[in-house]
Amino acid sequence: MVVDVQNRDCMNIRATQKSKTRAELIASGLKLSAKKGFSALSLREVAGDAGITPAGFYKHFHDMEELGLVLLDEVGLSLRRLLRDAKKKVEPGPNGVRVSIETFLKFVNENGNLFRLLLGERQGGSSVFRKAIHAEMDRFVKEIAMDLRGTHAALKVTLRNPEMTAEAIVAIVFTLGAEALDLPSHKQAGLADRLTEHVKTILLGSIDGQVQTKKSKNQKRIKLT
Amino acid sequence: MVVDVQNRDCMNIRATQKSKTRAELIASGLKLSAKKGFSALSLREVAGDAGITPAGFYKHFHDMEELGLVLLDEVGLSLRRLLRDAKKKVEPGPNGVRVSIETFLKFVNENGNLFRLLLGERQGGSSVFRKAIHAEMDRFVKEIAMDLRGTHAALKVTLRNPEMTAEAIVAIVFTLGAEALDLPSHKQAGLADRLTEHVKTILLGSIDGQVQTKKSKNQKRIKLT
DNA sequence: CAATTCAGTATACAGTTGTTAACTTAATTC
DNA sequence: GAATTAAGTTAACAACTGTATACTGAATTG
Repeated sequence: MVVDVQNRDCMNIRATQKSKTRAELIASGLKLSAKKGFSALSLREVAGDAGITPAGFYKHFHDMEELGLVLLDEVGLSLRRLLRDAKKKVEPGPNGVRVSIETFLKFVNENGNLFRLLLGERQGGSSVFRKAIHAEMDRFVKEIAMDLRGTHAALKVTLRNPEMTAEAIVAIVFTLGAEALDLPSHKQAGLADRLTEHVKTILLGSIDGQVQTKKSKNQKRIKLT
Repeated sequence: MVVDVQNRDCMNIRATQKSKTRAELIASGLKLSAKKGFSALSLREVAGDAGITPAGFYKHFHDMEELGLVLLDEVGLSLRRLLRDAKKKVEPGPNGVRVSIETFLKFVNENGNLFRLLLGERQGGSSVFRKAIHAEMDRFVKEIAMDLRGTHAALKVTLRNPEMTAEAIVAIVFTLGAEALDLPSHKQAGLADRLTEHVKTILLGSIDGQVQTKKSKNQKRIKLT
């Protein structure tokens, strides 16, 4: 489900087995980090959960930090998958935001552990770790910004600053998404509503003011400075 | 600077000394948790840094978790102080958002450790911990919501849903505030600009549509569903 | 089929961890 | 001023940590 372990013909028995236990290490790291946070996680714990001895860990990763970075790669991969799925689903109907939010929340629930890792270690881990996370989230923001440009151009609406709009959307979506992790599943519908409303509000405020008269626009500007 | 240690006349020598080392424990906990994250912090480390032996720790706190909750109280206190300060400063000028943001960023820099604790342990710690953090942030959001109601009523503008507006603002402000922690101080001015723009956008999108004509409003609604 | 490679094991090491118990020693109480 | 209280110390414990070394045994190689 999370990691590909292909036994391609180009892989001999040993390599297959190795990548299998490697995958197990990754899965264990992910599982355990979700419960206590990755930074408070020991090499022995991970090795033990994966079914190998502590020393065996070193045959796969030089460090716990190295494992952590691999986990983050996994996160990035999933995020990109998420965007791809969302784009597929969003095409038909007119209510794009709602569908996107639902796709996102489904992702959060299915990949809860990855999501926890991303958010939990944003300030926690080493600086290498933090930089990696920021890079991952930056990529995510930029991709959304590009999508926003496209989508809203098609709707004959221009966003004042798509990059910032994307940044704001990601901020609120991830913040509330984090809350969703601790929520009983029957309360998630309400959260989807709230989240959808939030994103709509941000989009509304981000539209370049060509609908409004110049006068009313100026009025607003003064009020909000 | 962080914790009050009063030697009031009602306090005898013993009690004074005790609350002094207690304050030192709190300060150490805060300092160290900023660097490695609170959840990856040992009792001995804190005790050592505070200048007492591990066993002495128990005379003050039953647990590391108990210390953590006390630290969170500290965070809440500071947040309320922040709001009070912001309210004082925001009165005179017409550009309320900008001033508020600057006050906030100043707070983040001065109370970086508290801020890190709040954000870093949002997903990391025990569930007791997480609940405490959520409660603290909820209070913050609600207070801002109340302020928004007041301020914007004075400006003859109604927000569609002040509570949600506050939630969105807090999300973006805290998200970017977290980035500010790792930023060299000369780059913070730019961040203040960006943050101000974000908040204005959210406010703009949150205004109940009485400025626009009914027609243009409907147009927008359709586009954004 | 013999030699080699290497994923994983066994074991041991020196540190660190939380926690307990018995203690010191100064401030408080009566 | 003697008795008591209690903040902090000393010392010890079992459990856990990361890491190094030598090893096993099956898969690979030639």
